[in-house]
Amino acid sequence: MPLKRANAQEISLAVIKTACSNCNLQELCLPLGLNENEIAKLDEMVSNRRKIKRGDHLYRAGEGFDAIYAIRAGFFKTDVLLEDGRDQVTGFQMAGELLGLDGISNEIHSCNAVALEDSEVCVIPFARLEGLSREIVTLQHHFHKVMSREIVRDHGVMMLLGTMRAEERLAAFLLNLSQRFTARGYSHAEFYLRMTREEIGSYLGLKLETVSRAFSRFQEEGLIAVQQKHIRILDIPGLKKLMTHQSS
Amino acid sequence: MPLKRANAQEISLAVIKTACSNCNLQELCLPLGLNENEIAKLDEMVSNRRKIKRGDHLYRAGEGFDAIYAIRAGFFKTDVLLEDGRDQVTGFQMAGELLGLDGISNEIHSCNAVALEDSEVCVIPFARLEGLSREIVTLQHHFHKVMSREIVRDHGVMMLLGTMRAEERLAAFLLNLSQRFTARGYSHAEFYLRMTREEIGSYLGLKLETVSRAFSRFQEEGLIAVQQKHIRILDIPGLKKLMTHQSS
DNA sequence: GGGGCACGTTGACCTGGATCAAAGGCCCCA
DNA sequence: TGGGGCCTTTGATCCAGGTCAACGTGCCCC
Repeated sequence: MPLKRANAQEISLAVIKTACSNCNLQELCLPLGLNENEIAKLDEMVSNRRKIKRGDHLYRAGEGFDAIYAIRAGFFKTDVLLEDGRDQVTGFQMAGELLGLDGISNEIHSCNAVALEDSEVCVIPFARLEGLSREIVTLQHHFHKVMSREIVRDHGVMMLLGTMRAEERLAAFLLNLSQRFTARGYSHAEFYLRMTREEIGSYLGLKLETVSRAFSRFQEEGLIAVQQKHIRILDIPGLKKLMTHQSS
Repeated sequence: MPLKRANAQEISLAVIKTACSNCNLQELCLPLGLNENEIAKLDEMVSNRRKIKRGDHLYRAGEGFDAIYAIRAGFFKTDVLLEDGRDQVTGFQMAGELLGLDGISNEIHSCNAVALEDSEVCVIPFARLEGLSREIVTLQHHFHKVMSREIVRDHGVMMLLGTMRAEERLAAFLLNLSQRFTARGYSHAEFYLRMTREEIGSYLGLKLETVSRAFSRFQEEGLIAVQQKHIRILDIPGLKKLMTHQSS
């Protein structure tokens, strides 16, 4: 039965490819700090993957929650919708980051997660993650750190929205992206934005025109080079200065 | 040794008073959903209390983290400081709520927690909480829910800061306070603000003058009665309508 | 019980970013 | 290869909330 064998082989190849033990995001993702033995247990739990096409939802606000997701490849945004139609992007997530933590509180997702490019996630059934983190102390602790880090990140965004002016917000945004790309081994100075000006604006509490103008101003001042979604950061210290020093 | 006996008795009384098993905040706090046996284990862990005077810090940004705190009585604010001196209130916390979750991520507190009135907290050594939540599934799950709820709350604040106008923000703030007081058995319509206009403004991303003007407007419109820190809410539906309907 | 000080209110004016409008540029698909 | 739709840029104008200033008010401490 050559057909059957071929199938079996394909599947096992897929599983190997998915395994945390083989994943180059280990250091950014859940397995951080685990030993081989422990990662093997994770592998079992995370055997399931999902591909999400650009523009598609990974989950929607209101849907039942039973798993969190680790981004294996791609780029997402999360957003919250108010009854009156207003919405706000609450974050942009890239490879190695977790999605869905908002759903734990009520067993219902409280925001939408949308792929901004063709993406792939590892499905982590939450009940099994809790089970495993009762066994593996390191995993438990690391998971708590990840949740806490999300809280700290949110405080940073609140700071940004509450106290910074438009150009400071955009500078903070660019520096944050740059730093996260660096951590993933990409250039810290040159990247493609996966999101529109409007989505950036929504995240930063600004209108798209304001975002566009700020990009232009940064370009005039030699801080960055922009061409549509392609960004080259020319003067990181300059952006940092603008971000902090511009206070009254 | 009558003196010694008296002391011993005082201490044991204090311990009994502190115990989760005797605390009327059970339903709001960590013990939620635990059985008697499990709560007894919590009691052991939470044996330590701290009193914080109005104006004093429970912890400061930069300090080492090794415990979270459950508010037993009183009222707190948390705030984040930027290098350039700007700061932002990230939340107001009342009885039954947890403080310090931000410290888990780096084992360092990332914000300040300040008592806005004389307060008392239960000290929950974090390592022991992790230990106990490996034993008690319900506790583990509930703790995860609490962290997740904090993330969802933060998204709500981001929404508020990113998309709402001044009066909408203040209405949302008042309704939120009212709802939390209600959950604690207090009047949902009448309460004392523990924070200044400036602190409210900082939390809502507004200047204190704007907060003051919004209060005055609400009063003119018959939505609330304000006298300094004493607030009486007269028209909850009116506030809700203002909050959602005022969109463009 | 009175003086000082922090907090709160209100008014007048200013400005950063929103809004409205119009005109490219890019990409996808036929 | 051309057309249509979406994204982006840029300009002109407007306004919510910031800023500056002055005056009230209540409370705490001496």
